[in-house]
Amino acid sequence: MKLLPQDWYFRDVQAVARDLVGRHLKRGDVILRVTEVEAYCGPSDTAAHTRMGHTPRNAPMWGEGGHAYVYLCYGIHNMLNVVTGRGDGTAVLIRSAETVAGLATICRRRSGKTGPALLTGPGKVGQALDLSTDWSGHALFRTGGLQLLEGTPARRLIAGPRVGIDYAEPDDIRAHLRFADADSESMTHRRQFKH
DNA sequence: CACAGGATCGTT
DNA sequence: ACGATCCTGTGT
Repeated sequence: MKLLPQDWYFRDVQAVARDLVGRHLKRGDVILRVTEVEAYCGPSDTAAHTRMGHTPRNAPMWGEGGHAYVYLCYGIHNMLNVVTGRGDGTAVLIRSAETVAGLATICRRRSGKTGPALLTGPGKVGQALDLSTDWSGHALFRTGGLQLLEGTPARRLIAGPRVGIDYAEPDDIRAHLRFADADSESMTHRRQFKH
């Protein structure tokens, strides 16, 4: 399976977000197919971490596309984002996935859990890939560690509002910047999506 | 240095 | 509905 080249990420965050659904994340024997994502559109997006400008944590979001941005949420969950563009503070959050390979490893990392909700949620994806904030800034377009591969893009997408951003401005809360594979079962808050 | 709050999850 | 769990960003 082919790696996506770095210039694949050098596009508008929303275009990359839509194109990211169906792609594969590979680390060791584990391969996940991305089924749900959210676009965070830079400093003017009051839901984005870059809304406050440059900080040590969000530094990877201000760098070149193709790198991971991993941060700790609620002191527990390691959230994986894919940085897009070329230094414009944009990134795509990986929210849900399907198992392609490495089910036994994933199951072990997820405390023995399995079933349809195995990878529905950004914290679960981070756990399945055994990520920590040490991975923030990692290049996804090179062999080794964590990689983003061509995978099998979605035939149809559905879109809806982003989750867990009540602190943002109303227009940003309402914006349809969450995208999922319409033909997948693996997603969060299914009823908030529209066709 | 202290504080408030968070792009969540699993259980109650 | 709630607690876990800790780092981040802000203010003093």
